[in-house]
Amino acid sequence: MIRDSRLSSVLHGLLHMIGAGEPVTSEQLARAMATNPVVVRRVMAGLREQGLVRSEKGHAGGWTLARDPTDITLAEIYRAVGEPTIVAMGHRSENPGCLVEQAVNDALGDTFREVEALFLKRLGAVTLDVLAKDFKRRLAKHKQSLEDQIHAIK
Amino acid sequence: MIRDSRLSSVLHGLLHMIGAGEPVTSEQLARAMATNPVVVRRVMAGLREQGLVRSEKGHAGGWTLARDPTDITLAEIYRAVGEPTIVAMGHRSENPGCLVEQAVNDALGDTFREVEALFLKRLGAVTLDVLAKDFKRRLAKHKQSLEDQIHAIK
DNA sequence: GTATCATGTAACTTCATACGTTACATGATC
DNA sequence: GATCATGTAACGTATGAAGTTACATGATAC
Repeated sequence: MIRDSRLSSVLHGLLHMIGAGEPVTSEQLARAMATNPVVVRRVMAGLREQGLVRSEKGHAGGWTLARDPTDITLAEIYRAVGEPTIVAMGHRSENPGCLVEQAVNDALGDTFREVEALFLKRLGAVTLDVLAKDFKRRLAKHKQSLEDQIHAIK
Repeated sequence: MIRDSRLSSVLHGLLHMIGAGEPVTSEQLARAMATNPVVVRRVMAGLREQGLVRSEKGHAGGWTLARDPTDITLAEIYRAVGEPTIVAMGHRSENPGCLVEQAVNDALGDTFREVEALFLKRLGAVTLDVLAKDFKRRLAKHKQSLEDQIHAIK
């Protein structure tokens, strides 16, 4: 099954925007995400409609975060990218007259709903800010590791 | 996103087999599931390899359950149909050098894994037998409802 | 023993949809 | 008005489940 990477993709872009401190162009985001500027605009358009980001045209234009990262949950971003399908499985038929199919759909449907609820709950518990801080930790660690290597050479 | 319906599909087939008490042909299963006999054989082949069902050729041939329904969990069936993708979302890249991508992948990856674990846990807690009993309850209720309608007419 | 019935399987088509790409319009800034 | 950026339509590409056709294999009935 092909997996939808819009959420992953847009989070990547948003973290880059937080790090930049100035408008980031679709071109720059596309390079960072190894994709196409049009794809970036397409997915960012959803975030703009929800008021999560702003876009400016012309010189020094590009994308900026419109709200405080401590206030944006991943759940909100998930909704803004169009609520992609969470569970990759489904029923054969949604309106079955067959009682066997009803029994199957009910049993699986309950599980699907539970799983989706857990997914949304977890996303709702994480803010963009948390991801940004995690990134900074990684960056600091990476820097330290490089410095250690330099010392080892001296 | 198109959803994989093999698990739903095969459960439907298995319940029909339990109800039948004699070998059920791919043709019959296909009719019940509104699909094609070849599709039925394809998905049932996985169950046969895991020893969950048997197939017989020739006259009075077809598919039969090979084990006690009280002993077969939905998790086992899920594995037998080839462990279809559970979460419909994924990362852009699995081996990122980019630290931003690592932070995103870790955060989302944890959630994905949690969700998958819950899914398997729920499937592991339900046996085929439970579904079959649920179906019988529905059948009895349906029958009662029809009888009530007959009485109302009299 | 052969006609029939059923599975086994390869090869192909179909379909949905995320993603990629091209092209051009619109608007902002220098 | 030249340039830079977004906005968007239109079309192409790739993937994988599902559907379909065709034929081989094996078991049973007669």
